[in-house]
Amino acid sequence: MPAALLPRSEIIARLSETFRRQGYDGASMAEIAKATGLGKSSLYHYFPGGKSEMAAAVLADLAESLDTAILAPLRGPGTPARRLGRMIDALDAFYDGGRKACLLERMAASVERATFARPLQTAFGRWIDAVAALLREAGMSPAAARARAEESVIRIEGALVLSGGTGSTELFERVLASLRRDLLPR
Amino acid sequence: MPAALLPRSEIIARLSETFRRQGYDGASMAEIAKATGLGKSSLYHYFPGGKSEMAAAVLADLAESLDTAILAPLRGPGTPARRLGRMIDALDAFYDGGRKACLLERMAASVERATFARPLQTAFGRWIDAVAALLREAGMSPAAARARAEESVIRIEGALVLSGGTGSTELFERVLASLRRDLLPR
DNA sequence: GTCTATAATAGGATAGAC
DNA sequence: GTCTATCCTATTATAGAC
Repeated sequence: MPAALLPRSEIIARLSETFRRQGYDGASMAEIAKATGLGKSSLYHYFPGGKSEMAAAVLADLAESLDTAILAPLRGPGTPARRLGRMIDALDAFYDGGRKACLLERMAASVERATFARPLQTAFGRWIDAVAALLREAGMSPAAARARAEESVIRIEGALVLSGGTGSTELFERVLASLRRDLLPR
Repeated sequence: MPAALLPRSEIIARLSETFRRQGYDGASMAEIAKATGLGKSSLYHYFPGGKSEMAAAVLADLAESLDTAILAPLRGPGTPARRLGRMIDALDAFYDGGRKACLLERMAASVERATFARPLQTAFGRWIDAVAALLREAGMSPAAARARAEESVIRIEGALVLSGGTGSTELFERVLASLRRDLLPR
């Protein structure tokens, strides 16, 4: 029995990256095999259900990845302003200054989007919840905090769409700068 | 020589609708044939380059469609506030209250996005320009008008992503309401 | 768990009649 | 301009050896 080439977590990470770049519909098994360094048979060993099971696994992991890569700083030490600053830094790095697309958006755009509805809702929900918690801690009412948190995620996603569509990272960077400055209540 | 089943403009409209729903990668020739009511051979008669030429035709038409469907009210009669209101109404109808995705976003997400870069840039640019012109007319400086116009398009696109991803139209409607209220300078 | 080989199908695209 | 029939490739998925 040959040893596993990659731990499952690394396979998931590479699948995520592939779906993010190519979209679900645009990612072929051949590209997935190349991206993971695994043969098709190995992929079907891990994911008997094929591509759609890979997507499910990626999405099951997504809320957690988002948490680790972006939202963790919000719960760290420091004032709300400093924690917000670290989340913005993390966003800038995660989306490579607006050059990388959002996996959530790509999956929501796929033809199998109905299948992905639940995990997508969860992921967006956790993101919004984490920001709203910070805003409440900074003194906002629950309702106002939630609305402003939703608005911040909307602006990030919209900026990623426009940055991707126009080929310019300027709009994404401007939105991040604006959030850094004005997201917290004064 | 059989008569054309549909005028070219109607074919383009149905192609647009298909790409908007399925995305470029997710739209198969079989689905396109069904959606247009044309056989494959007829489609290749109109678009010898196949699917990618169909997409090019859709995108060439896109800036104009956007203009007709959404931006026309901005140049109509009335005060800036009334014209803005009519554009918001048009947006609400065009995106069916947030239930319909944005074709620009879908095309920007396709694997052939590099091919579509130019027309996408043009379409986003015209949209932003039209809103910026209204804001200048309402008294804003060119730079401030442009920045605020970009922000408005970002918020609409972001709201469409989240409405699609969460299955709720609430966020889209809230963004439209906010724009209706606060887009113009006071 | 991974491999090579291959099945089975769906994909985009074309031929030629009308 | 449209049709039916077909081609060819790429696709998803499986079989079976190691």
